[in-house]
Amino acid sequence: MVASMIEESLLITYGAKIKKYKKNEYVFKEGQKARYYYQVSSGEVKMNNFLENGKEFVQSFFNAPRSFGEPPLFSDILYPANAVATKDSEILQLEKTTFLNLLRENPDIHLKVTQAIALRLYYKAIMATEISSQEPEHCILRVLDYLKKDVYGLSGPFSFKVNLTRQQIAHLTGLRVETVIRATKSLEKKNELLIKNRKLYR
Amino acid sequence: MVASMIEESLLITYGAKIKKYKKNEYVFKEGQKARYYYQVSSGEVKMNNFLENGKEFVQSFFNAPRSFGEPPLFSDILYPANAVATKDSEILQLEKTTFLNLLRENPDIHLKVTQAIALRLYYKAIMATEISSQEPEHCILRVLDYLKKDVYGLSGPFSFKVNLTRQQIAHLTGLRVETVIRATKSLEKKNELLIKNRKLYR
DNA sequence: TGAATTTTATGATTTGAATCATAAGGCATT
DNA sequence: AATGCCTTATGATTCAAATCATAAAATTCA
Repeated sequence: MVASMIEESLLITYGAKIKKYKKNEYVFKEGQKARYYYQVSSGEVKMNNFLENGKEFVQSFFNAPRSFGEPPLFSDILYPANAVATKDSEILQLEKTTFLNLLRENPDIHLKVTQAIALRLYYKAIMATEISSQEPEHCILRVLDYLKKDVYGLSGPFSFKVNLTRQQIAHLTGLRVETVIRATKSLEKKNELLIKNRKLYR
Repeated sequence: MVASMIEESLLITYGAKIKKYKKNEYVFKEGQKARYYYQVSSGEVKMNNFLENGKEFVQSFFNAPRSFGEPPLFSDILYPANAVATKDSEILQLEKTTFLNLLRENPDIHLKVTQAIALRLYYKAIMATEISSQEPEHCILRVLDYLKKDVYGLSGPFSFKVNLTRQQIAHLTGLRVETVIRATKSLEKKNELLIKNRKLYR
């Protein structure tokens, strides 16, 4: 179910370079022009925004072998968010024009890229609905279910060990930590979540 | 700036049919499997969800010549929202497999489709941030600016006559009508909006 | 190992959008 | 022209999440 992205060897063939990023280092920033196609080789990247009030909103996390930041490569738009390494990471980067050539010359890969973007749009559509719904518990379950099913391909009850802190869930949902803590407890009571020494299972 | 979609003549060549929908008629419903590629020929379609409490959330409006509902054609996912004609409309529909063939045989068009999806993802990312921000005024301005710039390609101040009711804006932002009414008035005072006999200009 | 930071936790208070109530102005339909 | 529906409008009230405060547990890291 994880949209497997472009083979690293193929990217290298086309001249992609592996860049190393330290934890908390920026890959790109909101408002910049897109110059490269990025694909996580190791580590983890998050895309985020900082709101007026200084609060962080996390669009999504990206692990190997997922790509990120493609949309502005296709349209004449600027990055709508920052990309930051959340761990020491290695990221493949390929020049925009070379990337577009790669797609032109490899229709199957183009289709995979489209698939990956389509899946992210699907996720965003769901999250927009949930965030607008003003129902914290439901909203949290949706993020977790999305990760469980669409990202990690799991299905059994409580088979998904959530590797996110309450704070990270808060950033993904636009809620506050305290609200997430209280909501997850309430969800445990309702048997929607399992909490085993502080870790969430869904 | 409006991503021009696939030429109608080409779609017809590939066997697309024009279907007529009455106002308020459903094109597809949440949870269904995707069977067709859809492109508005005339009229207007909206995609929406109904929340637990019966409230409507509108993902987006689609006018000619925009396509909608593609993401589930690429992945093994179900429609995350309903598609409803908001006016009497004519909509081109093309079988999923034929559509995918069309893309394979026409790389330039595949690229255009990818562009259109990428642009929608960009919009969703921005809206998710805004909706999460809990700042109604800012959120409203963002929807309007998106429509003004990215959909209609306008740029002068107050050059965009907003053809949405306060209620429609509410549905797009997840706010309540009363909040939108109060927020737009406040925005007029701050010179961010113009209100000329009840119509909004941005 | 110990210090510093982050995470989880919980209670009290505030706040602002939702909700409720009501009404007038527009618009479409007959 | 009359009817009814939708939109805009505004004030009063409610309510739930944000905020504030505080602290213990866990993790990171020097």
